[in-house]
Amino acid sequence: MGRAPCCDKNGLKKGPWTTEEDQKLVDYIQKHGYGSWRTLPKNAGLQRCGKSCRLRWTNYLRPDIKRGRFSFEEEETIIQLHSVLGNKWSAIAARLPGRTDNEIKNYWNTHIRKRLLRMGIDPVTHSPRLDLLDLSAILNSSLYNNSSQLNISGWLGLDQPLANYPELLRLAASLFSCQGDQNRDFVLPNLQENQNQNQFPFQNQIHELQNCTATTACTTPFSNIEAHLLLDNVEQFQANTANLYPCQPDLEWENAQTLHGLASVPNYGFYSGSDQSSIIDPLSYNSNFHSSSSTDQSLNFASVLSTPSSSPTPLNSSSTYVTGSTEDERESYCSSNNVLKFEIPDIFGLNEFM
DNA sequence: AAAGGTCTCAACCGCGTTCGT
DNA sequence: AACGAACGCGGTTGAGACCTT
Repeated sequence: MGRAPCCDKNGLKKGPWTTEEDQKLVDYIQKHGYGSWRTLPKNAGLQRCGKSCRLRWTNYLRPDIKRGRFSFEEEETIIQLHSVLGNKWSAIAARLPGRTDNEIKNYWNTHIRKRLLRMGIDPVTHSPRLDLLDLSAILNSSLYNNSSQLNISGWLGLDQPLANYPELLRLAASLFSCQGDQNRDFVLPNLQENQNQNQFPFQNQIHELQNCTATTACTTPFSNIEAHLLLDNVEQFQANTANLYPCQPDLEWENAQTLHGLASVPNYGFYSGSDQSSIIDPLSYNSNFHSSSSTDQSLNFASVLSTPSSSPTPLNSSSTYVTGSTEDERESYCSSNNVLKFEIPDIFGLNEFM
């Protein structure tokens, strides 16, 4: 026997709610409370399915709903929680007061996921994308062994110095962070090479970063953040000078960073606060999450694990995002596949990657 | 100005889980 | 224990807003 429909759909209205319907629902719930959604529409005088009423109430009409753009902290929280919980939107929403699972899900799919993809981070696993790591292997085995001062720009078929391609620099940072000193030695000389050609104002930082390799106090996470700092500055430089970067900077994102004393450091989910001692290695921040959030009781690991939802989906279990449903993602992964096919100059034709 | 493309997000759908009898 | 109803969740859709050419 088939499952009975949640309600009799005959004569029931679907689609966007009118203000009159909203008012009826709110009035009824204020008087009688919510629950018993099956009978609520009839009692409230609504030609709607109970399920539709519940959704309208929980996602839109509830008085404690916070509307408007997500704050910097909220975005960070979502990324961190998603790295632990996966697509458990209701569990994530439970830790973001005033936000609904639907809202968070939408925001993830339309903003955060794209941002992570652009950064070369797999939004499913929260790790640097494996396809990009393969490029790292190619670079190391095919090129690095021959020279430490390669002209990457020429090799990639670019008509401008590498520094004119911020996303390539991000890729470099990703590689750099993945394989530690090997890539640091590889990337830095080339950053410096391009810096000289372009009179970049970041020479000091590059030197500092380079010197870091000789100090025992320099850990990989530190280097990683430094690399991101440097690359973000390069990006800012590009945006402010030549307008070569085709994407509009996310002003709210930038403002939020300023507000939080992060200067222009792109916070890729690797900070949990303004204290740099809590920097999380992006390559291991899943496992470090509990310790990184010690100052925020609402985000401690125990609370995350005590989610009321059912057993968490394995973080890499979903193929939804890997196969990609949006143009943006398809492009991104398509580019990655091309990388593996050694068609690098074509993909850097370059709009797909930027 | 307008046509086409892209993005956003409210709402829907189907399924698994929980609850009540 | 078994069954059906209700609930809650995650994935998907589509209308309208916005952007680009």
